[in-house]
Amino acid sequence: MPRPAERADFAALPLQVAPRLLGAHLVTVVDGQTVRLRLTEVEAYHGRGTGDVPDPGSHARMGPTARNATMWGEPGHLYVYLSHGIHSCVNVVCGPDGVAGGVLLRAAEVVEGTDAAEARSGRTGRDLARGPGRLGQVSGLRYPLHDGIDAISGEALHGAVARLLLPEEPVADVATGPRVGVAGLAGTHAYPWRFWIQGDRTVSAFRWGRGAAAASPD
DNA sequence: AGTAAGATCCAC
DNA sequence: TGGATCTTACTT
Repeated sequence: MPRPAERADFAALPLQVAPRLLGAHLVTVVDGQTVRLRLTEVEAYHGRGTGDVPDPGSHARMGPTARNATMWGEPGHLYVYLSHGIHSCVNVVCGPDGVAGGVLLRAAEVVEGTDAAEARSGRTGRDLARGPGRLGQVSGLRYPLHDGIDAISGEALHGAVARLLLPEEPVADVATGPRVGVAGLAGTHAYPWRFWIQGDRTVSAFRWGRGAAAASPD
């Protein structure tokens, strides 16, 4: 059974934390509805000055801005951003305070609160949280209301609470590959920063980002 | 001030 | 394959 996550669990850089989030649980309580997600697919994102390699695919690639401020803050908070004007996507902030980093939660299995998840999304089964937009919708977390919510303290933010729990044992069968929908070189095998549980049916479909296929040596 | 592109999803 | 929908960041 998973244990409550501690802030120190996210002090390392995203590339190191990402695979350890597989099999972890994200529990949210929004509008009185509890939904528990078992994470099956994630992606690491760094930022300017983070780690050995720059990350041209990150929202924090150009340094701190109003939008990506949460990514530079204390680890263990959730960076919630608006994708394509429609979808609220959820990241776990990683790395020391003052260093940008996050792990995008791309897919999950709903293990508690299926009724609430179905009511929020109108979908069922493995599709409930298959893809970051769907995962965000089912979690109930929304941009900009819940950006920066602390998943360690469990402190309420605008009526929402979020908590992370980590597995005692890391998931054994982890696959890696290019990140989904990321443009240019950052979306190629030069950045194999997507991690998923091999064979899990809730993992989202892969697609190249703009210009990524052309830039890929494969 | 205008515009292009975006860590997506769904319908055609 | 294109539209929805809107914010951000870069260009006039």
